[in-house]
Amino acid sequence: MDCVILGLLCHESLTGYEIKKRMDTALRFFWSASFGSIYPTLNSLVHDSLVTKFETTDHGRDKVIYTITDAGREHLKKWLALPVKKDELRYETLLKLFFGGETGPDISLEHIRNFESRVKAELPFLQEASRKLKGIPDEKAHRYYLLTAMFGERVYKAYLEWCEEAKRILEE
Amino acid sequence: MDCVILGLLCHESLTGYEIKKRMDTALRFFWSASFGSIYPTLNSLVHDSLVTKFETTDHGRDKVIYTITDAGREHLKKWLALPVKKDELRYETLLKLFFGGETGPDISLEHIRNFESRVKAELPFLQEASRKLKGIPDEKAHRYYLLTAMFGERVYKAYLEWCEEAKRILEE
DNA sequence: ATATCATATATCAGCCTGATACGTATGTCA
DNA sequence: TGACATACGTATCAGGCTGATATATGATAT
Repeated sequence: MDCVILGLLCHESLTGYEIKKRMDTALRFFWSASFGSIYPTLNSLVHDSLVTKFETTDHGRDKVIYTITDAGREHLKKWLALPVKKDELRYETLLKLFFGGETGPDISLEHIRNFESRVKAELPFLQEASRKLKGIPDEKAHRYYLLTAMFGERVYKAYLEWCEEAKRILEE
Repeated sequence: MDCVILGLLCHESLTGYEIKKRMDTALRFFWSASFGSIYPTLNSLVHDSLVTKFETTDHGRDKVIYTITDAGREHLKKWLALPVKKDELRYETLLKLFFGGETGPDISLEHIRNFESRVKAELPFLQEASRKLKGIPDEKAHRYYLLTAMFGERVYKAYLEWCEEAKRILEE
């Protein structure tokens, strides 16, 4: 989605590769995108004059740095003010659990334990992000980053509580 | 995804339209699919002999009823035992919030309030589902339905708690 | 009568994912 | 020094899915 890219470029000029990295770190909890959509989107953003490209060489490595334009900032702000179209949770774990009656509790318990492990592995990163952001209370943007980190923290904790309850139920 | 359809057909024979309805009710919290994927998937499942089709007329209306085969049940069971590939949360609300520094707190607060409304509207359905499923404790499959409903309940409650905290932070 | 809604199937442009390909720089182990 | 792995960086593409749209009938309400 082009507005995610504009959002990231609003703060700093980036290469396509760096945009992907931001998504895989700061946004990974609630958004993702592949190179197969990032590069073509960047081209179309350049075509629409919402970003400009600057080809350069850094330590012998060719790269393209993208910078947002005023029109791009305008476009982003309009989109930000628009109501949200879709919030989607798509959990294969829950899908397999829903059909758990076709297998037995053992397989379902294994899915729950795997889910629990993944959540437990992620949670410290969210807590660390919250902790850091609470330390710098004044930079305007940080407050918004904090909100999303707090969301992740709360939700992941709820996941873990559910895991305990679900395991208890399946173990009789 | 073909295994969702097999899972639904495992319990009862259905038309494509009814499959869609199940997804929009029982599964809507954690899974969704469009007609544009359901009908072609059903065709390919028939081609692979995982389901059979039966064309009929009901009250003068033509319809096609799909029934799972033994091979289909086998296929489903294998898939259910496989580890989960992807659990994905994709919340536009969090994305817009993350970039909230570009607008102002008013727009972000509006997104939070809208999110809160949607969650509050959904929660009663999950609670009602939990309540019903807890009442019939013996039918094997219900225990698994209950797990997913409980997940939704817990998560939605965590969402609402976060909404309160987020609003407090943005209102200073 | 007629409008609206639910049932029912189907197609399709356009977008996105996951995989793959290609190439450079840096760090590391032997 | 050479060999290998990892990070950086760009790019393409088959295949799958969404959201929109089209078509048609039965049921219900006004």
